[in-house]
Order: sequence, then structure tokens, then C-alpha cells
Amino acid sequence: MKPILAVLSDGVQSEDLFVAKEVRLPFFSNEFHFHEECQLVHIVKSSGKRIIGDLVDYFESGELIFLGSNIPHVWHNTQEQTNGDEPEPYAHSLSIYFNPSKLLLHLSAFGNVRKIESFLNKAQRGVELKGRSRDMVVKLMYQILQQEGLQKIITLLDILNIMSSSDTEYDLLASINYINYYQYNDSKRMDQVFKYIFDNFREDISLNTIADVANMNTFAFCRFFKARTQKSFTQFVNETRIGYACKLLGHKETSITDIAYECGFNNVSNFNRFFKVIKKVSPREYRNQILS
DNA sequence: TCCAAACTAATGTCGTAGGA
DNA sequence: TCCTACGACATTAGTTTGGA
Repeated sequence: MKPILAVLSDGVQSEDLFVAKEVRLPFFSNEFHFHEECQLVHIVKSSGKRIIGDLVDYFESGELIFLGSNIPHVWHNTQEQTNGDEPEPYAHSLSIYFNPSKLLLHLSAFGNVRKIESFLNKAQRGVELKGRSRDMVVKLMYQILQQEGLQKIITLLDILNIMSSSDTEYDLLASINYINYYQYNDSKRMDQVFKYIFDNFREDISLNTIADVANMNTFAFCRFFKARTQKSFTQFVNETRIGYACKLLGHKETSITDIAYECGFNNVSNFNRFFKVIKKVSPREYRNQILS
């Protein structure tokens, strides 16, 4: 199955080497999409759920993600998370887009670009930068917004150099076997499905219900969903729930039992079982780790 | 994309044990 | 005593497969 590329309508124009953008919106776009351009994104202010490749996780202000070519992704705020009453936009981010082939072609004229090329390949699974590397890159991203001409390009190269030299200060996000089978034509249907799951994962979501959302019967939906996400519908929902549980476990005053029910599990036994399968540690161990 | 059948994974319940 | 973790087991719902 050949993936179809999405085109960034306001992305990198043919004469540009890269584009830097600051976004302030009431909430992030819910569209699940991918594009040929690499994207470096810093979440200045917002929180919610995100999908990168086959990883479903929570995001918060401050994170820095680098997405390589063609990895499907979405940052999602629910209405509840958007703090609709606030006068200020709740979704604030900085992004840099560039075409990797074009950039490498230009850079190769000046010398060996193997290190950057290798990093860009790794980034096809999505990269979350951490520690000092993240702080340095974020600082440079703010600088780039104020710069013009050659200075902007020099700063971009600095950023690439920091990221590709950071051997330990990043995590790869999508699983190693992840392959993008996503098609542009699927966009609307998958958006509806993800939106429904994200808005309703605290309740029971039956296969019939979600298949109706996708306008398919249950068998067709199972096949469709697995083909696009490389995981079953139940697995996806449970990962969403466990991701939410991880967030709640940071609040010491809520008991693990309460968290289990809050996340949509109907009994603690199931919650413990899935938590350990997905996170490799029990909820209590996880809480101890993050609170320490 | 649909359907039927077979298979498998997820779920709920109960019991037990350890630690605070 | 309560909370948490975990195992066993029966049941149910979800998933896969193959043909159309």
C-alpha cells in the first residue's frame, strides 16, 4: 500500500530552505497528517494527547519534538483542555519546517553530512529531545524568529548540529517496526475516529460504536484500523487510557484505584495488568519513579 | 467493503498476600 | 483495615481469515 503525501499549504516554498512559524490558537488542529518536510516543534504552552506514528501519549508545555519525513502525527486538545474561558490562546507553539533532501543537497556541497543524514533517518520515528540539548535548541528557535537572511541559516545549522550530536538526550518515539501505511484519503475518517476516542476514552467505547463513527461495519473497521495504526482498536484505547493514567499518577493525592476508574477501566485488576504490559512497571512503581 | 466462522485477546470476578 | 498487586478461571467481545 503506497502512502500518499500531504502537502503543507503554508509550508516550505520552492525558494525557501526552511520556514519558521509561531502559532497561537485557541486549540491545536485535530487533523492527523504527515508531510515530506521535517518538522521541529516546541510546545510553548498547551497540553493534551498526541499521536506520533504508533505512539499515543500525553504532551505538556515545554516539550520539543523533531519529526522526520512522512511520519503521521497530531497534537490534540479537547475542549476541556483548551481552557476556553481564557482570553489568551491555549495552543502556543514554535515550528521549523524544512525539506530534508533539499537541505542535505545544499549541505553536501560543504562537506560530509553523514551525521545529520543519520539523525534525519532516525527522526523518521519521531524524536523527543531532552535535557540541555532541548534547552539550547529552544533558545535558538526563538532567535531564528527574529533573524533574517544568512544568520537564520547559520542558526538552523546550529540546531541540526546540536540535535545530531546529542547521543543520549533524546528518545525515539514510534516503535522500531513502525511503517507508515496511512493514506491521505483516510484523513477525514481517521480524524473522526481519533477525535471520538480522545473525547470518550473515559467511558466504555464499543467496537460497534466506533465502527459507526467510521461508517464501517466492525470487521471492516478492525481491518482498516489495524492497517493504519499497526495496533488493534482495543490496544489503542488502552494505551490512551494508560497515557492519561501516567499523567494522573503525578498527583499523589489520588489513589491508584481511583485513577484506574477515572481512566475508563472498570476494575483495578485490568488496569494493573495493562499498565504493567505497556509501561513495564506497576502503577505504584511508576508513581514512585516520577515523584522521586 | 461485506460476511461468516474460527480463533484469540480482553474482561470481570474472586481470592490471596504483602505493606503501610 | 485499607490499598495495591497479582494469579486463576470463565465468559465475552474483538480480531483475523478467507471467500465473495
